Amino acid sequence: MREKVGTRILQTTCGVEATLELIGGKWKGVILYHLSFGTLRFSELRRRMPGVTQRMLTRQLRELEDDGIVHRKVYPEVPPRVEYSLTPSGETLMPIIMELRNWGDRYLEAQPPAHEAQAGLNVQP
Amino acid sequence: MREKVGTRILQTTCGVEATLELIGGKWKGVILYHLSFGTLRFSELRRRMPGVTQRMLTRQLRELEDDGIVHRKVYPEVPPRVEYSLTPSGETLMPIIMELRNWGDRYLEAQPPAHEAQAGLNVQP
DNA sequence: TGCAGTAGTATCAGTTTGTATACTATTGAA
DNA sequence: TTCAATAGTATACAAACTGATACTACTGCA
Repeated sequence: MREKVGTRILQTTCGVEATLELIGGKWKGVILYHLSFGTLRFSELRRRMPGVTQRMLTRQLRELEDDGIVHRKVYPEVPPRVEYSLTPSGETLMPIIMELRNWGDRYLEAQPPAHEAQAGLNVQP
Repeated sequence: MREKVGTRILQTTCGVEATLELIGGKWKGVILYHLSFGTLRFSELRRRMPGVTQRMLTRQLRELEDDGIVHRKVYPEVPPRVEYSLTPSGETLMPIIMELRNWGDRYLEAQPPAHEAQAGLNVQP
């Protein structure tokens, strides 16, 4: 049975807050970044994000779908195939995602890389 | 005594993730938005954000300070006076904040305002 | 004398977010 | 026959985030 997530109703009238509620959190921005290059299957997305668990990825995708940012297409095959892509509304977020990425990359460059000891844990890029 | 927050070390090499870790969460984006118009005292900031508790505002400001995004200036007076402003690094975030706001405003406009019954709870803008 | 104002901190409770692990169905291939 | 592959769900738990409330120090003012 499908886990209940439910369409969210934003309880704010502040644009900054609203957008951050939609794309904030640990994974959503990264999901959108990967989808910006095109449609991806669930397993491909998962491979690109080594840190995320299956459950979290499912949940975050479901919320993005409920918010009209991501489109989910199920193929009735075995083994199952589900493809994720950006909706037109999701496409309009891309300038923001790319700016987040540019700013973050510059910020990380400026930081002394004192924490590269435990590599392999992280997503690249 | 000052609550320990500690300078964070980002555990990611992904720019999108890094930026969202710095400005994500329920309040930071809104704080930065208000500071974009200029220096504010703690109490002024609080008045502009009716939903936030004193404790949350303090904590979020402390994290922004630790991350080098916000500057905190204490005047040794009684009653105490503390002014918050953007650092140069924080200034470079402004294009992102404004885009978050524009996108969110458009998104909220497109949503049917079915939840305006409990007004007064929310921040404006 | 007692109260208001500022910028917090302390404590406790509740909610959300995130993790680990095990489990499902179905088909094709070894 | 047994295994791999896909896209999940179920359950239990830990950690992080957020909130309410009460408390502090110090001064000026009524």
